[in-house]
Amino acid sequence: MKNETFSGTQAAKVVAISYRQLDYWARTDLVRPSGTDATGSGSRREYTYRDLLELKVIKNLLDAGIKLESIRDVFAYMREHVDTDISSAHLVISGSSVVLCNGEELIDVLRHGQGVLNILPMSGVRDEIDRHIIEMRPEPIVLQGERETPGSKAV
Amino acid sequence: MKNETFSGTQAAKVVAISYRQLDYWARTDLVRPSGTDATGSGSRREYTYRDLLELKVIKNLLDAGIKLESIRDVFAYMREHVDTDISSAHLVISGSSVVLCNGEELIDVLRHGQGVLNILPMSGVRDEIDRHIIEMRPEPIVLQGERETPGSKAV
DNA sequence: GCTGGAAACTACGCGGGTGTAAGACGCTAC
DNA sequence: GTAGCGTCTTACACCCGCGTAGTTTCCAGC
Repeated sequence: MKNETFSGTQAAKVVAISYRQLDYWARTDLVRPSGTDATGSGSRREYTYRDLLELKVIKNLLDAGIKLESIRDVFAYMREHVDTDISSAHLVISGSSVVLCNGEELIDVLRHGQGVLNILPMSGVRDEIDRHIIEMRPEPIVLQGERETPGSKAV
Repeated sequence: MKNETFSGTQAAKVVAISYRQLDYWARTDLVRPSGTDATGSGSRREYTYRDLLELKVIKNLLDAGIKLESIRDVFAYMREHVDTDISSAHLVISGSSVVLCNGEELIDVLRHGQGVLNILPMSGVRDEIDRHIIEMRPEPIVLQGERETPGSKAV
């Protein structure tokens, strides 16, 4: 599963965004495909599973009413400060700083927080993506002793 | 303090927004002055203290990265569903629903929340406004046994 | 080589939100 | 009545984000 990639169109579909949004976000450096970037008309972008997680986070934040401009700031911060896997328990955004918290830490943050907090539980993000990847795939062909992995280039 | 009102320019200053923003929000029905609305060029809007609280909430949410469009939805919802004073403990926005929570309720919401939450502690909002009202006033004249209230029309 | 499909690219338009500046108006003091 | 001040109104511009549609390019199959 680690090396599988998704085309731009597939990624947009899995994450439930328009291709236009995906393209715009890639062109404006919010999330560029970390597999292969576009090199011109007719070329192919290759998004990794991790890219999909990021895209889904963005989608969820947008749906929650957060401005894309703010999401850019959040991602910039995370790229500099947050090393761990973004699928940890809760993503907590306070101003332009971001932390990843488990349940107890989250309660602390709440007790001491002063401004507006944006809290995104990450637990469902991976599940959502996996579900859409499965939906996207044709009926799987049962191979001898091996199942095809989602997003395989054979799609 | 209940009947004091503020002009549009004063309100914008107290809340730390541009007059353009205030005007746009009034014209597009986000927060119209509940004292006196504008009736044409040269007329005077009169914002109440409660209007100022609402304006400040909007400002804080904008600063936290929430889209104005979403804030509109939030306010529409609150006007329909939330009767209590908006200066209660925490304003919790989940999708387009809004609840007001004290500390323990907030922890419950967190434990059971599924999507992105936006949480605005209201405790500082009133303080912030009061501070700016005081800053706006000229040096108070000590009257016999009575201090002038903030925002008095005599300003 | 040709065709068809997929995908990136380009262009234009629209709505939302806001900055800037000038004009119009109301009110008060002289 | 006039001047000055404060305030609302109007106009224009700009940026952002994204929808729509056409163009260009790549690739696989025949």
